[in-house]
Formats: sequence, structure tokens, C-alpha cells
Amino acid sequence: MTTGPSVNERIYMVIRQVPPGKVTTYGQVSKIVGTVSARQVGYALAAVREAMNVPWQRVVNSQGKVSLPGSDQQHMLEAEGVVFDAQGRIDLKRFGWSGPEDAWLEANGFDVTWFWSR
DNA sequence: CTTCTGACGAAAT
DNA sequence: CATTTCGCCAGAA
Repeated sequence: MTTGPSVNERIYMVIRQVPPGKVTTYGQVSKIVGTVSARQVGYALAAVREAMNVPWQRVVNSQGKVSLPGSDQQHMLEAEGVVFDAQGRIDLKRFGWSGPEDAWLEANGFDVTWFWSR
């Protein structure tokens, strides 16, 4: 039997696909990975360390707000070109990530069904 | 081994 | 709009 990537590793794989200047949400990542809840994505991000090369700052909540008030998350995103409004929210229509390509999903063992039902 | 705790989201109330 | 409920990974003590 094959021991594939752990749940957290799968979550990191997806987040690493988010390009600079774009953001994704916990809910979006959970749907792409397919087998995890948004909460588990939060758990995974909490375990991220600098050496993992995971662009954790590009993951915001469904309201378009940063998850870590008081951190440099907002500044890091602004440095990539992401704009925040007066309420500290990001316009997901403009900066939201479209998601990985079907080819990437299939090449990495992810299910593409989430894409069909969007 | 057990218990605790953390970067969320959607629906119901 | 505020609050509650459930979902159930991984590391530390």
C-alpha cells in the first residue's frame, strides 16, 4: 500500500500554486484538496514553518480579511500588489486566485470535481 | 497512552 | 447583524 502525502502536505502543495499578487481562501483550498474542512486548512497553516516555502500570507478568510491581525501579512500582500479597502478587506473578485489548472490537479493526484461544480 | 489547542466556513437560530 | 454547532489534523506536554 502506498503512503501518500499527509493531509497537511497536500494542503501546502495547493497553496504553493497561488501566484504573487493573488490570494486564496481557506474554503477554496479545502474544496481543492477535497477531503479536508476549512478548519483543517487553518490547522495546517498554523503548523507552517518558514523553511517549508509555503506562501501562507496569500491565504485569507472568506470575508477577504487577513487571518493574522497584527502580523505583517497585510504588508506582505500589499508589497505584491494586493489592495485592501478601508475596512481591511481584499476584493476577491479582483485578487482572488482562479485555482490550479486541471492538468496540475490530475498530475498531482487531486480530484477535479470541485472545478465542475463551481 | 491522554488531553489540549490552533491561521476557518456554512448553515441554522 | 451576533451566536452556536459541527467538521476531526498534528504537535506539544
